[in-house]
Amino acid sequence: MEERIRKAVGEALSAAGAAGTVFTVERPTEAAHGDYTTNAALVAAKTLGKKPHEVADELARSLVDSLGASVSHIAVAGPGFVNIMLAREAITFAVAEADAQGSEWGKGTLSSGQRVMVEYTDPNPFKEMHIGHLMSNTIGEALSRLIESEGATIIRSCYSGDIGPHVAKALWSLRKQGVTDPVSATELSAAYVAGNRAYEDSPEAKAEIDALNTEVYKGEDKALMELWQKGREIALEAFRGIFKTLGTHFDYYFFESETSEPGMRIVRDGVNKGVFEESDGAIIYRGEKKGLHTLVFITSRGTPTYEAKDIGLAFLKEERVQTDRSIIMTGTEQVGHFKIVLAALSEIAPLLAKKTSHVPHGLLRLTTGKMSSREGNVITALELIKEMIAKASEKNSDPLIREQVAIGAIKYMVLRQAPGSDIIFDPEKSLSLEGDSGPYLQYALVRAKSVLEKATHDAQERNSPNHPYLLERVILHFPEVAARAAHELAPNLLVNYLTELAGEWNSFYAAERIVGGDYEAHKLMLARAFVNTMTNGLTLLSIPTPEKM
RNA sequence: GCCCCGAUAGCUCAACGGAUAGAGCAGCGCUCUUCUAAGGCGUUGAUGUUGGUUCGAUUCCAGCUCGGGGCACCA
Repeated sequence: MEERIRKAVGEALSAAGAAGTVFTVERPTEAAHGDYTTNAALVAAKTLGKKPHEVADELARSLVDSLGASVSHIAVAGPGFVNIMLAREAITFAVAEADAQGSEWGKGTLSSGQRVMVEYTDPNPFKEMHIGHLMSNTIGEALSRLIESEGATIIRSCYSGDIGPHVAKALWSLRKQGVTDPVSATELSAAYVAGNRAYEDSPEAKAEIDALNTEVYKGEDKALMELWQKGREIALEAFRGIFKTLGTHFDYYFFESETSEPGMRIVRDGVNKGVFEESDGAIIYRGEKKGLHTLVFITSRGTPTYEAKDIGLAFLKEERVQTDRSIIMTGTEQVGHFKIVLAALSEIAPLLAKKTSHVPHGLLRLTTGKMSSREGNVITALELIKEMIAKASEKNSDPLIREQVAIGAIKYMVLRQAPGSDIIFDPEKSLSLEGDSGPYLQYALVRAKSVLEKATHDAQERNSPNHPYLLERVILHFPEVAARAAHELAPNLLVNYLTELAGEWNSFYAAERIVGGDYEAHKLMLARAFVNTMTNGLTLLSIPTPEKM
């Protein structure tokens, strides 16, 4: 419908001599202003040299003709908005579509045929997977699903730092304790914390750990590599368990241990081409030539930094799977890093750099103080999930539902805000089960499903009320919202919409008798349309959809 | 010091340059003999500061104040 209106407005403007005007067609903030509104007259008035109201009046007349029976009323309002009220039949038709299309309802074609790689979560073995990773995973999974729903094939990938100083610290500490068979991820991360403390407190330990780091890169010490392998596998197994709980399945796993070699090779190659240069024994990229700053790619000890590994990773991804577009999600603190890496990459492989983009997400910041995995005072992903399950248990005894509610509450909290902004996380208050929250959406859905279960007999009355319910007029916008959220990489747009939708359903539910009430068949269709919209919307966000609560 | 990001109600967040700046939490008052009260209805309360651009600015631009992040061998 939005497309139809956009087209009609565009044609009317062309006819009036204002082709190429950039205008919006959107849902008005106030339902009283109609189902769609356009600012086209306001914008075009200037180029046409007429008063906004004159242009608006002409546009309104033109739209009455071109939109015909879909529209019940078109009005000029305010400074010159043209407000469009849909006809009862058009609204009923949209709701019927929402009902009939089932899980297809809301899908679009914005990214049809594209192959898009999305890299997210990126936890590091030998460290804890903490709530920051939870945030990356939640946003990354939602974006993946949103783009997927617009017709793209998504290749989910996860990149882990299984080599480097943090690993050396953990291995050093394990060796000191004489551990040859680590058993748990917790044990590994404790070793990392201990190793890190020693690294900072003792110069001898620092020297040993640096040497150990180089040794792991060489990979010649058999016993050491065996310990590394074992630890790595335990950590990854733990990650896979959490991914499953969160509803993510990665198609590709990449590791720093495999990006180091190609990264170093490509960077060294780049020295000959004049992209990189040597300085104090290190190999660096002079970002100043592009308004950035200098960064070390290969250290003077001959080990690659994160930067060189990211260059290697870009090539490795390209080698393993063909894509049209490649998205890397990390925290905002890395925007500078990626600007430089992508600048360097554009000098080596312009096409690869062009299709790669860095999408930063905000950080989870605790109200209770700094969180640092070096200090070991992080809230781990598992702890948070467990805590939320405990909270959900006060209201429900079913273990499956408890987990669905807990995961829903966490994901909602992360997704409700603009993805680039930090979350001020108060463990006491942020994870609410009431008000604007994951469970609020889930609860509305569950109540609608429950109503439909009660409707066992065939409804007799087939009429629909002349005046459409607000709920119907919200439902019909779902495909537009999903498309916009995908296009803008902004899941929060969908979250806001679903929250409003749930509220509208709850009001409808409180005010109207559905089973056995007036217009029963129409209301039941509306309930099914709501269930489809909410189910599909929550699924796009990877928020679980419980059957009962 | 340089660069990037942010500042909206007591708190946590919305508002693609548009109409009376929306929610939730917290507070107050109602509401379960009625399809699930994790709900519904009502109510109090806000654009850091100084200018500029515009018919119109929370939104764009500049200065200031305050906060967060980054700035050569961590990731």
